[in-house]
Amino acid sequence: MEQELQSVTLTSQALERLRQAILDGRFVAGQKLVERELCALTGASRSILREALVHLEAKGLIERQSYRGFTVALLDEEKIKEIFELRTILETQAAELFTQRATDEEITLLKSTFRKLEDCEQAFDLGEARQIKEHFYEILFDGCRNREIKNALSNVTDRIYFLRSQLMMDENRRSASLIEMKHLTNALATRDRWAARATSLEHLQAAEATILAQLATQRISQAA
Amino acid sequence: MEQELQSVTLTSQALERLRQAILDGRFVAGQKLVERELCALTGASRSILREALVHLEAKGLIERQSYRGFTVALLDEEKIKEIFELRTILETQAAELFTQRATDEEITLLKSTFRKLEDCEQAFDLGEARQIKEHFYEILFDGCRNREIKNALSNVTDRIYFLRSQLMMDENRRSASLIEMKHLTNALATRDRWAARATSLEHLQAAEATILAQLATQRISQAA
DNA sequence: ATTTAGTATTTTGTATACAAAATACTAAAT
DNA sequence: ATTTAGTATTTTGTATACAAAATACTAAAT
Repeated sequence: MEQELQSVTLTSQALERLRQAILDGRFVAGQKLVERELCALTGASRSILREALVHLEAKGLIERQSYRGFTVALLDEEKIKEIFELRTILETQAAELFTQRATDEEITLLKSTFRKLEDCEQAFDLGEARQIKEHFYEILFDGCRNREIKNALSNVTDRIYFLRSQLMMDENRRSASLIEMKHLTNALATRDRWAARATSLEHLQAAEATILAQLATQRISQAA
Repeated sequence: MEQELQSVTLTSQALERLRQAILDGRFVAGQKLVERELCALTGASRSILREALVHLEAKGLIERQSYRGFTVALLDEEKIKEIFELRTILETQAAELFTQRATDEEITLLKSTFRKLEDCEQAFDLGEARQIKEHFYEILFDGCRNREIKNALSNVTDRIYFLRSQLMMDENRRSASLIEMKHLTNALATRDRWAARATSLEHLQAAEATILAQLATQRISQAA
């Protein structure tokens, strides 16, 4: 009677793999996604692949032009500012909600996850650090007790996430980022509503400034 | 050389029609969407239809279970509260941004659109009133100068929009709603940042309360 | 050498066929 | 009469074939 194991379809697998490939920065921003090539790459048929492409288009991760196919979304300075404005609205609010709604267990978990992040950064284990950072934010967003906010935030972070792999953070920015997150963690752990908003905002503004600076540098080197 | 007229594909047409059908409340919440039936209804082939379905699923308007197809998303009280919490965050912010960024032309347009809305309400032209209300909000969201916020708001309003057609607003609520919007319009037109937030919040909370009350009534009548 | 017009190839859009799972149906067993 | 097991039908998942548009290529004209 029951069918607990929801059979994983090829479509859902292809979708997740394609999404991950884009987030990992395996395509250059603006790059054309040729269906035949993706089929060869993934072994999936066109119908499977197209469902994945249409899904990612609806989420805004890729773009589509009729009879010209899909391309990885290209972000200019204006778009990045818009995305960050939206992200800031949501993420500062998420931080505030966390202080009001997270369980004590979640706070403990958040603190221990941040300590792990510190260890990884000290050991220069950057790949691992990235994963832990994602986990940190997952705990934070779950603590809001609002899946809609979490989902909206995921959409918006996905769309700028792949920039990470294309522009490298330097040592200064990495240590500054860690300090900002330490302040955020403290504010969240003590359930300090306004400090949570403030530290979250600080971190977001610094991240945005870094990305915009990197983008300007890239543009100059491309023009040369 | 140029191909300005972007040829409208059958897929994009089917997507828009299906989306509109859902927003118009032509399917009951929770209803199964059988592909064959939709094909017969729209005259589209399955491949066309499926692209539209996958797109709408990615946007959260419909849901999917493997080998069991698509259903119109079913909203319980908790989900509605979550959606409204997100919408409130975005829409109050949008109102504030409008006061800072809208052009004088947009303010003039907003005011005249609100006057049209008043006329329709007085004439009991409800269908027309609904369209004008949508236009009012489009002007408001455009005035934010942030397409990301506008898009996120569209997604979130789409998901609760079809409730409108299933639960009828009574006369009291309609006139109260109009007064709230009058206050909002005044705040926006005078570029009063905090009043815009406050009146927007007031309107949203009243709308949420109405929907939740209606939902409770429906549940009782269904149980009987 | 560069442009241009025409043709060939590739790519996307669309329809359909087949496979696998879910559901509806039937008849036997209690 | 109700449950249960087995079978038929429907529905979704997946692969592929054909059509239409875009792109790449070729050769003629200036």
